[in-house]
Amino acid sequence: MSLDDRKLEVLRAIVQDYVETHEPVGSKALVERHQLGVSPATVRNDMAVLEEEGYIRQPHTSAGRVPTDAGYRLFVDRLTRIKPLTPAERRAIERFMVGVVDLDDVVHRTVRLLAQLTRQVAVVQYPSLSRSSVRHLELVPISTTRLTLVMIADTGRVEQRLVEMPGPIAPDDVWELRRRVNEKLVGQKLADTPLLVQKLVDESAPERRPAMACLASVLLETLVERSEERLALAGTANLTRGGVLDFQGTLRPVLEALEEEVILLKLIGDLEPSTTRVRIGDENEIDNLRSASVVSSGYGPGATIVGGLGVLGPTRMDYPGTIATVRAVARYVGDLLAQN
Amino acid sequence: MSLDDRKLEVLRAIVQDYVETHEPVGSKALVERHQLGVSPATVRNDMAVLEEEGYIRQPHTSAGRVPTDAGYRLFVDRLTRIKPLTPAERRAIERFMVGVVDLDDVVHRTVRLLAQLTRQVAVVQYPSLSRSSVRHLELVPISTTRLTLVMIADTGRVEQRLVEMPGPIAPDDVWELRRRVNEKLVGQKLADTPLLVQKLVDESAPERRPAMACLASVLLETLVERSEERLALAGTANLTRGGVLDFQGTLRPVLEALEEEVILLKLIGDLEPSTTRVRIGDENEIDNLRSASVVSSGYGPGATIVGGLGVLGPTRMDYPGTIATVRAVARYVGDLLAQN
DNA sequence: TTTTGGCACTCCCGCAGACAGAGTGCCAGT
DNA sequence: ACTGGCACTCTGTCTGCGGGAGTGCCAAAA
Repeated sequence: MSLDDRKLEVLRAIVQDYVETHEPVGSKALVERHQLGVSPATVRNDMAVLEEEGYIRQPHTSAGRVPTDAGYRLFVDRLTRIKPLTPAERRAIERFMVGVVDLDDVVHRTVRLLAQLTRQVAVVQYPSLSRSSVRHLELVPISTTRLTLVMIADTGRVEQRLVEMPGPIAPDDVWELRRRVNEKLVGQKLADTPLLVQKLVDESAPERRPAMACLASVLLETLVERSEERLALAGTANLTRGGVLDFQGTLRPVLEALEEEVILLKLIGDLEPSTTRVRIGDENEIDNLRSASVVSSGYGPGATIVGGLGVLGPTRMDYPGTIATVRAVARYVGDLLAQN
Repeated sequence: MSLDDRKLEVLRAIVQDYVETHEPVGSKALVERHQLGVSPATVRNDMAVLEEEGYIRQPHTSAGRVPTDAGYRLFVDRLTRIKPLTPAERRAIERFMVGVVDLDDVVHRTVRLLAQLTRQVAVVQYPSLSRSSVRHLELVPISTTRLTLVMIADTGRVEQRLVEMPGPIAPDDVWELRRRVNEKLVGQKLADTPLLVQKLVDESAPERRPAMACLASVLLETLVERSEERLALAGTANLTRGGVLDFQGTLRPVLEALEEEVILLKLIGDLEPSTTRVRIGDENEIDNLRSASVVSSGYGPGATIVGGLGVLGPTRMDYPGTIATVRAVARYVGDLLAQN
C-alpha cells in the first residue's frame, strides 16, 4: 500500500507544526489546527502507516510524532510549493546591497544578508578561481630578491603571493617577466593555466630560466592549489536559537565543522546543477553535521556559475522559506556580478 | 584589617582549585589539597574576610566559595608567577609556523595556533594599516573607465579596491597617475597620507584633475577609513568546552559579540602598553562579554607594535598558562614579521 | 590575639512516589 | 473506510525526605 493524498497531507501538517512548535505533534492537535476533514482516529491510522514507512517516528511510546530525515526529504521533494518572498524581504535585499564597492564587499554583505533573512548560519564562497579567467598579472618588486605577485581575475577576485627569487633580479628583468606572463596568460581560464605556465618556463631564455621557474611554481600554487580557498561565514549565533534542543544537545560538532573551510566548501561547493539543493541530516556526508540541514545554490553572472552559497541550520527548519531566500539571494548576487 | 599572606595564599588556592574542578571549593577540601598548615576553621575565618572584601562569594548559603571578578583580578595582579612554556609548547609553535609563505598565511596559522594551545577562542588582527607605511601602489586597468588600485604595505598587507573613473582614461594617463602617487606616497606612514593625497589633487594638471580626485577619494577610503578592518578568528568550538556552565547558561551573546569585528578590535586593539593585558568579566565594556575574560597583547617586529592578538574564554580560565602562551606567540609573530 | 575543635544550622542534590496530561493502539460500531 | 470510546503507557512535574557538604559561631586552647 502506498501513500494516498491524505497521508501526504498529514505528513505536511506534521512537518509544518513541528517546525513551528518544536514539539512532537499528536493526532488531536493536528485535526484542530488543520482542516483535514477527518477525525483524530483516522489521522492516527495514517500516522501508523507513515511511521511504518519511515517518514515519522515517536520519540517514545505515547508521545506525538516527529518527522524523520526521510520525512523532511519527502516534504521538500513533493509537498513544497515555492513560496515567493515577501515584499519586505525583497526590500531588505535591495537595501542591503545598495552601494557595494568591491567583491569583498559583495561577499561580506551577502553572507550577512543571508544569515539575517534566514536566521541561520550563512556561508558564501568567493568566486572560484578555477572558473575564472586571468585579467591581469602584476609583479611588484619588494626587495632585490623578492616580488609580490598580484593576480586579478575577471570575477573581481584579487590574489597575492610573495615570490622569493633565487637571486637578485633587475627591474628590466621584472619587466620582461611581467610582459611574458601577461602575454601568455591573460584571458585564459585558470583551469587551463598549468600547461601554459610550463610552456613559459620552457620557452624562456636560459639566463632567465631560474627566475621564471621560481615564479612559475608560485603561480601554480596561487592559481591552482589554493584556488577554492576563500569563503565568508556569518550568523553563528543563530545556532543557539532553538535552545540547545536542536543538534542533539551540543553544538560543539557543528562549530567544529564550521571552522573547517574544506568541509564548508564541500557543503556548498558542488555546483553541477544550477538549481537549489537541500541536504537533510544524514544526507550530509560529514558526521558532525548529521543533525543539520544545508540549503545551497550556485551563483554567477547570467547562467554560468562561479561560486556557491548557502545556509546551515537544524533539520527542523522552514524549508520552503529558506529555499526561496537562498535562491533569491543567489540570483541577486549573480545579477550584481553580471553588472561588473 | 588588610589581607595578610595567608589569606592571599587561601585566595590563590581557591582560584587554582576552582579553575581545575569547576566546583565551589570548601574549607576542608582546601586544607587537604594544599599545604596550608592550618585547620579548616582557620581557613573559614580567612574566607569570611575575603568574602567581606569582595574577592570570593558563595553561590548560596553553605556552598563552597567561588572567586569573583575582583578575586581573579587580584590573583592575576599579585599571585601569578609567569610560568614558562613547556618544551612541548615551544615545539608546537615552531612546528606550526614553519614554511609560512605569506602574511595571510602567518595570520591564519597564528590564530589556529593560539586557539589550539590555549584551547580557547583566538583572535588575530592583521597589521594595522594606520601603523604601516606604503611600499607600493599599483594601478591596473580593468576597462576604459575602471581601475583596480592595489596597495602593498611594508607590513606585507595588500589591499585592493575598484576605482570607477569619471570618464575613459588612456593607458598613458594611468601611467602618469601611478608614477605620481607612488612618488608622493611610497615610504609614507599611512596615518600621514590624507594631507599628501590632498596635495596630489591640488598639484595635478587641470586635465588630469578629475581622474586624480576620483582616485584620491578611493585612496582615502582604502588607506584611512577601512584601515583597521581585517582580523581572523578561530577556536569558536572551544566555547562549548566546559559544557554551557561557563557563560551563565548560553553562549549566544558571546557568539554575537564574536561576529562583530568592531567589538573584537576594541578587545584586542588598544595597543598602548607593549605588555600583555588581561580583562576580566565586568572589566570588558561590552555587555555580551561580562562573563568572559580576554587576554591580549600587541605584536610587531622589534619593539614596535603593528597589531593585536589575544584569546577569549570564560572568566574561569587558566590565567598563568594563557598569559604565557599569548605572550610567547605574540613575540614569535613579531620575530617572524621582522624577518621580512 | 590567633587558632582550633565542636556543634547546630542551612541549603543543595538525588531519589522515590504520586499524579495529571497527552497520545497512542485497538476494537467494535456505523 | 471512518469514527468514537476506552484502556494503556509514558513523560514531566511536584512533593517530601534524607544524606552530605559546608558554613558560622562560640568557647577553649595556644
